[in-house]
Parts: sequence; structure tokens; C-alpha cells
Amino acid sequence: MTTRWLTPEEQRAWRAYIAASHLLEDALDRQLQQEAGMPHLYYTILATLSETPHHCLRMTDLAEALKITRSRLTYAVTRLEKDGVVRRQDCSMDKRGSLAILTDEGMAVLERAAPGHVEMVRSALFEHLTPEQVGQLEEIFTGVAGALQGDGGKAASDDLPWRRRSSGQQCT
Amino acid sequence: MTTRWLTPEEQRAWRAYIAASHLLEDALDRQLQQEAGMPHLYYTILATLSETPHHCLRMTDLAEALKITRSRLTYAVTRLEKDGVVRRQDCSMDKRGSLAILTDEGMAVLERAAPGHVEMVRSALFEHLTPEQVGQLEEIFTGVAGALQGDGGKAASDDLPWRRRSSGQQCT
DNA sequence: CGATGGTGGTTCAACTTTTAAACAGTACCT
DNA sequence: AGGTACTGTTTAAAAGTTGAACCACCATCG
Repeated sequence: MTTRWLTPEEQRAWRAYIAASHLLEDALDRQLQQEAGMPHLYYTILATLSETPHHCLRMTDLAEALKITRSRLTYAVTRLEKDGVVRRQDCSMDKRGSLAILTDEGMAVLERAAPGHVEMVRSALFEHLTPEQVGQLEEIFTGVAGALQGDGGKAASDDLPWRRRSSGQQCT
Repeated sequence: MTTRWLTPEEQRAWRAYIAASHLLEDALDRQLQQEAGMPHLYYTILATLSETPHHCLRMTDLAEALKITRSRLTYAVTRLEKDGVVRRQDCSMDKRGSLAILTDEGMAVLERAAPGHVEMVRSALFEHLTPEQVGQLEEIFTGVAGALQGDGGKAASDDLPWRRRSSGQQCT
């Protein structure tokens, strides 16, 4: 079958998306590097742990939540552990397992960096969006994530039993 | 000033965006690594060069177009040159300058990989979007890019005098 | 029980990329 | 000429990523 090239509109949308997403990722990395001493991915690890009742998650679950390989996560957590923001603990249920736990210092780092981070997200993105566009954004990318995960994606979105937030604010 | 946290809707939109953009970038990298033997950024370099009348661009202009540092670009082009898909030529106008030129082989690689790439972009993204959403996407991210570039962004978008396409298809 | 196969997590070595700083050469302006 | 600014590269160090190999442990089934 002959290639269905992008229409000019799609072309423009794609280019805008690519440019912006790279700029955004760079900006997030720079800012968090500055304010929390770690890149965005690492910050996301802390944020993910913070949303758990006991501020901990098994390595595999964490890797799954972040869509990264276990190997990559091991590397990341090792560094975060060195930084003192995360610690590991053997899992009592499954002796193979290991839990990544957010330390108090980690929580402090998170809370210190979160306002700036949220501010950046807001000023780079939401500042310029109408409520309708926010809705569109979610709809579009939920679809994209679904399409890229082979499965429904929908199924895995509320996977973890404790993904519910006890209270307080999301650090994004 | 007390932090303006994200609303639940914004939160959802943000998470969806982050997850999807990482999945997408990974997918693009994997696919292009497979079909063109290079990551997405490198492919983008080829694609950018291909849209130029003479298939060449000065290093600084190229770096600016891709929003990456000159140092990073030097590294990338050195590799692409080794692969034979790009070559360098001294700039006659400005003896400091150096042009990155897409070779015939580079063009061939591009043309060989483009259909699959476009297909991936289409199936991961545009497949699921209404024309209105395509418009929204462009609008949203054009704004984001603008906001992140300090300047108007708009101003720099049609910067290069030859950014006009002679003919043929965009390789995305 | 005890073999078997699968899972959780880490380790290791090779590699790629990124960064920042320093540098040489060239342009331009007065 | 002299000073300043720009181009592009180099360099060394650091960081991150991958994939395979690996060990310890779980689960199951005969």
C-alpha cells in the first residue's frame, strides 16, 4: 500500500508537538535539576511513591507504573538511595521482592520542589489552555497511550490497588 | 504566594500527556533504530536537511532549528557522517562556518524509513483524532513552544529563508 | 517431597549520549 | 590595529541505557 502521508494540518500539528514536547522535557529537567537535584524521571519516582499509603512500592510495580525497565529503575533507585531520598526494604510477603520507600527527607525534597514544578507546568502549559482544551489534551493523550500499550491501556490505568490518594496535593 | 495546584482535570491531562509522550518517544526511537539505524533525533536531522533546497544547513542554524546545543549537534553529525548519510563542507561565505549536507545515501535512508515512520505517527496519534482535535493539538503545542522560548516563538518559526519546501513529501 | 519452570531484582560490561568548559579561527566594528 | 562576538570543535568527565547473565526465591505439579 502506498504511504498515506500526513496532511499539511497534521504535519503542522506534529511538528508543533515534537518541538514543544522536547522543549518542555528539557525545561522540566533543568528546573528539577536545579530545585531538586534530579531529572524529571527521578522526581516522578518520588512523586509516585508519595501517592501511596505507605510511601512505598515494589520495584516491579514502580517500573510498570513508570513504563521503564527494571534494570533502569534499579539504577535510578540506587542513585536516589545514595541521595537519601529513597530507601529499600525487603518485602516480607515475598522474599524475592524489594520495596522502594520514600524517606522523610525524600518527602521533604518533594515538597520543597513541588511548588516550583507545578508552577512551571502551569506556566508552560495550562496557563494558555481553556478548560475545553484541557479536556481535549487528556482525551487525545489517553488515546495515544492506549494505542501504544498494545492492550487497552484503560485496563492498566487504575492498576495498583492503593493508587488512591489519602489526602493532600499531588506533586504532579 | 501560595501554590496553585493543578485541578483534578489538569492533573489527569498532565499525567496522560507525560505517559503518552514518553511512550511515543520510545516507540519512535525503537522503530527508527530498527528501520534507519538511528534514534529519532538523528532522523530528524536528516529530515530537516531534506527540506532545504540544497539539502544543507549551517551547523548553528540546524542546532537552532532542532533546539539543541551546538556541541550536541557536532556529536550527532559526526556520527551521521561516519554512517555516510551526512557530509560536511566548509562554508564559502563564512570561513568559520561548516555546512551539514545530506548525502544521496542519506536521502535514500530517509526515503526508505519515512513510510514506516509516518505510519507509526499516524497509527499512534492521528488515527484516533478528529480533524478538530488535530487543530487543537497544533494550537496547544504551538502555544507551549512559544511560552518556552522566551521570545514570541512565532517570530522564530519561519526563520530560515529557505524553509520553504520545493516539492515532494515531508518525512515528518 | 523434589524437580521444574517462572518471577523479582540486581549486576555487569559495553556503549551512547550529554554536559560544560576551553579553544582556535574568523568576522565585524571603530 | 584592537576589541569583541561568533562558529564550530575538542576534551574529559559524568550520567544513563541496554541486554544478557545471574541468583534467590516462589509455585506447581507429579
